[in-house]
Amino acid sequence: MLPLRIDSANGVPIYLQMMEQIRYQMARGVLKPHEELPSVRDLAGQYLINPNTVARAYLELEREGFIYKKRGMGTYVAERDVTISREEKLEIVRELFDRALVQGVELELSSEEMEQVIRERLDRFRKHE
Amino acid sequence: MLPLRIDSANGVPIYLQMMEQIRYQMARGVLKPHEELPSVRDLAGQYLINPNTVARAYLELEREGFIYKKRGMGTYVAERDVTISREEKLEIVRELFDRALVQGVELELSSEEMEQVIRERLDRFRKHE
DNA sequence: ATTACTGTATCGGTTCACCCATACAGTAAT
DNA sequence: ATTACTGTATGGGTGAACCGATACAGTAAT
Repeated sequence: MLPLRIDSANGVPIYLQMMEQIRYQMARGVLKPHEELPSVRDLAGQYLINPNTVARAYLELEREGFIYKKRGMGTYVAERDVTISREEKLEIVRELFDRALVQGVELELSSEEMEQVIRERLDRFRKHE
Repeated sequence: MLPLRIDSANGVPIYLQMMEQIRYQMARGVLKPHEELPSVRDLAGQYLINPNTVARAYLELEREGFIYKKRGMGTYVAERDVTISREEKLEIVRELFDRALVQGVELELSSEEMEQVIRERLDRFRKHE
C-alpha cells in the first residue's frame, strides 16, 4: 500500500501531487528499484480519482526516467539515476541555496536572519526523515 | 513614449510582459516617481492590443504598489518604496530554502551534506557583503 | 453643458489544463 | 477461449486564464 496525501481541493493538480510524493518515496528508499507500483486502478480506487489521472502521473514519471512500464503487466520503479556525479549534485543544490540567499539580500534580510531561517527549515526537515 | 517589446504569440501573457518591463524601467530609473504613464488607450493603440489588457497590467502593478492611479486623470509611478512585511519576506525565503532541501533529498544528499553546503555558501556570502 | 480625455465595469469568445467516463489493447493464468 | 488483471486511447465536461468589444463613470478644460 502506497501512502499518499492527495488533496483534490488544493489547487495543485492531482497528478503533480502524486509525482512529487512518489519521487520523494523513491528518494527515501521506501520504493526500491524494480519494485512494482500499484496499478492505475488500484490507486484510483484508493483515492477516489480517475485511473487516467494516475496514468498521467505514471506517464510523466516514466518520461523523467523514474519508472518504467510493461504494458499489460504493471509499473515498476526504475534503477537509480547514477549519471549525475556527486559533485554535480552538490552544484545543483549550491545554486538553489545561492538563489535563496540572493533573494534574501534583495529583500534586505540580514545574514543572521537568513541563518536563522535556514536552521529552522533544516530542523523541521530532519524531524520528517 | 514608453518603449516595450510585446510579443502576442509568445505564450507569456501580454499583461505580464508589460508589468515585467515597466517594473524594469522603474528599477532603471527611466521611469521616475510621480511621472505619468501613457493612458491605457495610448498603449493599447500603440501595440494593437485591447485597452483592458493594459488596464489589467496597471491594476496588478498598482496592487503591488509600483504605480498609483487617479481616476479620470491618469496613471503615475509610485514612490520607490515597496513595503513588504517582514513576515512575507521570511516566507519567500523559507520557500526557496525548502525547495533546495527537497531537491537535495531527491538527489540523495544527507542532511549533513546539505548543512555543510549551506554553511559554505553562507560564509562565502558574508565575505562579499 | 459640452468636449475630450482619463480609468472602470460587464459581457462574451477562445484557449488550455485538468479530470473523468468509457472503451480499447496487451499479458498471463486458467 | 476465457478470465482477470495490466496500461492506453478517445472524447467530453468544467473551470480558469487571457483578451477583446463595448458601454459606463470620473476629471478638467472649454
